[in-house]
Amino acid sequence: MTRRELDPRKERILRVVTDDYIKSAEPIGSRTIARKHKLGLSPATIRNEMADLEESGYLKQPYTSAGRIPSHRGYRYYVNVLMEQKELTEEELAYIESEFASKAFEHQSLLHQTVKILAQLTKYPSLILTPRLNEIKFRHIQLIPLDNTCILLLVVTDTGFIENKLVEVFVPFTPEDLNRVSAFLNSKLRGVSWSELRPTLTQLLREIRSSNRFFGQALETLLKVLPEKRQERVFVEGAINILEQPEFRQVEKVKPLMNMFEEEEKLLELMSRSLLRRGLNISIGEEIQNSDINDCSVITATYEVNGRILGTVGVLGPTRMDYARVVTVVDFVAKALSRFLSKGYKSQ
Amino acid sequence: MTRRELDPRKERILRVVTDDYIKSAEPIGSRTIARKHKLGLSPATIRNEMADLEESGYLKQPYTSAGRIPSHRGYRYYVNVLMEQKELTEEELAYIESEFASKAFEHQSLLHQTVKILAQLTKYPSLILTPRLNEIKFRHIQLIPLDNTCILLLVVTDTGFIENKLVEVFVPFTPEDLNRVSAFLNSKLRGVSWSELRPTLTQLLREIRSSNRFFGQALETLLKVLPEKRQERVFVEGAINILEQPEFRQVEKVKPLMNMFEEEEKLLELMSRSLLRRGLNISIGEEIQNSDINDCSVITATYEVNGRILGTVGVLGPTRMDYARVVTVVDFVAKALSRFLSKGYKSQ
DNA sequence: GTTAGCACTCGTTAGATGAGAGTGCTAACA
DNA sequence: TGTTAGCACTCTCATCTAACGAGTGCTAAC
Repeated sequence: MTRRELDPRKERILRVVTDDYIKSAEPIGSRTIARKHKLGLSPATIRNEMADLEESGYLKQPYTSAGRIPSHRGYRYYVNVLMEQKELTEEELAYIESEFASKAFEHQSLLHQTVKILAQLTKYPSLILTPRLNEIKFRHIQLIPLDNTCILLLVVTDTGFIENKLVEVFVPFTPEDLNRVSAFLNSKLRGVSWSELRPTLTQLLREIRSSNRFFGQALETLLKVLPEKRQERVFVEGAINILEQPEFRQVEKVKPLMNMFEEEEKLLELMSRSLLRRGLNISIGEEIQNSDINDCSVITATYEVNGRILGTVGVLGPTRMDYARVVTVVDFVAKALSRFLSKGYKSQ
Repeated sequence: MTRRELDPRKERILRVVTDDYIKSAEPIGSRTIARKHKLGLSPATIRNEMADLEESGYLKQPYTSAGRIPSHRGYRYYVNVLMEQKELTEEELAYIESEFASKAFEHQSLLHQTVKILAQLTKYPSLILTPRLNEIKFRHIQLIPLDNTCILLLVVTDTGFIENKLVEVFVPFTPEDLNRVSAFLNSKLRGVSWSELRPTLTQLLREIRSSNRFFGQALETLLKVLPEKRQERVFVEGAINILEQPEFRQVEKVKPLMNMFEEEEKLLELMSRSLLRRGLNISIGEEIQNSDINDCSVITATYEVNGRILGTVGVLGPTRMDYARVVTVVDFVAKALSRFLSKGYKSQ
């Protein structure tokens, strides 16, 4: 959308209507505007301007002779042009920092912590898409003996995520065997991405099977044990926050959202879309392109490690969302997450 | 409560009222009972019996001249004496099995999966208390070098849980150093419980500091890095399911619950109480002893590994809960969780 | 271009009303 | 003595109506 396509007075009125509606969830009329905001205009004048704004699609009326509320187009203009950033308070900054710090030792918990923080600060349902795979590479792999038949398979990715898995084997082995296998796997797999993994392993297996029976068996077990396809996930936190919003007072209105939160497939689709562009992403109303949810907006931001986009995190709320605040929060939290994920991980 | 303190006809009526009310959420009157259930009694007789049941506290009326609903005492009698177990269907059994199996490689995910399954099957909010510490012992500890300054600290507990933590160190080390430290720690810490950990480490440090500077440094780092107190947690899933219940139609009624779900402290208290007794635990209404939630019941069951109670898992719903079904589900799921947690773990 | 005035619209609220479900009580019945 | 029919009474809920008021568009005056 081009910037500044409205004259200053119309902009002022659109801003006032939007700001007020975001606060009160009530349609707002010309009289109220004239009274509350000293624009130096009479209700009648404001009425004329509002009629214009409605005609050009920035405002709408819930019904004849009610006040005006912003249309999706109005919100879009507000977000692109009119909105003023709201700074976070010292306390909020400190809160974010300390909440992150308390989980900083484990990347998976950081992701959970992120949505918790977002839900807490915004009071909207918050979502995070876990790191996608296409780019994730092996950095370290290790087999650790737990007892005679049980081995812990540990994988560290180059983005610092740690995965572990228990493996039961029925071939006798010594710790030294495992170390040799670990070393072997490390030498062969480091830098290989998740999607190349299975092909690489089968290839290796073919080369080696005859020459080294033990390694061959290890590879076979590995192939059996590794999931066909490691799936991205979406974590949701604070879904019930949506009940705080007046537009979801009737339980009926909440159902479609509830259903969506139950279906991870849909959440994946929703969140994946905003992976394409680095940084903030705001989808208003039908821009979400999801027929399940109406009159909602999604604000997300990508998070990254060493400049590589891993996933995306954000909140979902009614179109009458406090954009100014949420944009600030989501942006900051996503950056904080990126920072904590990168911690201790020099570019390799 | 003593068993069978009501005569059979009163029992029959109490059962009918409770069963019907659990299904319909509507107070049920004498005429309806006479019509729907062929007890061979006229409405007037039933009316008399119901008046008796009300007087002795098993039934109550929402208001004069409405039908009757069970009181907490009535529910208690129903649960203790009248209720008939409902078996799970083949599909449900298969569903539980496959959902567990898909996460069986990682204990932490098993816990998450458990609440998901419960929420799915019962349509009530589901909670799980993560394993408590007093009994958890170290089984294996290992330091793994990731790069020059970054070490992965891996801890396996004797109950099969795996914890990992990234540690940054500024003292140069070789992989062999780490192996020696690992071996040393293993020899000293195996079998030590979490609560004895810090004392043990400080003791070791005192003994060793002068004789072996390198181990001393390692111990110091470890002490710095280990959390003061590893906290039990409560995971919640399907909180929004509560909206399906008619008694939570008005959003106002949901608020107290919502607030409770936000405060992990309270959930911990709620869930910890049922750790005391092995197996199923049913708390009805004020038996929950929590002023934040009214007219709710909690059904939990403990889960264990090798006969040791680790935590507890269950659901929270309105007192008008489908006890028969939920009891069966919670019981089965808790046992399934125990089974999967124990898998691959021979008694050591 | 702005403003005051006015008739009109439409959702919300407060009573009023009637139907319906259910009760307790009394008296008759087996 | 336990059971049942009858009946007056109670209380909720859904429906309807009327008054209200916030807000509008339009017209005419400033």
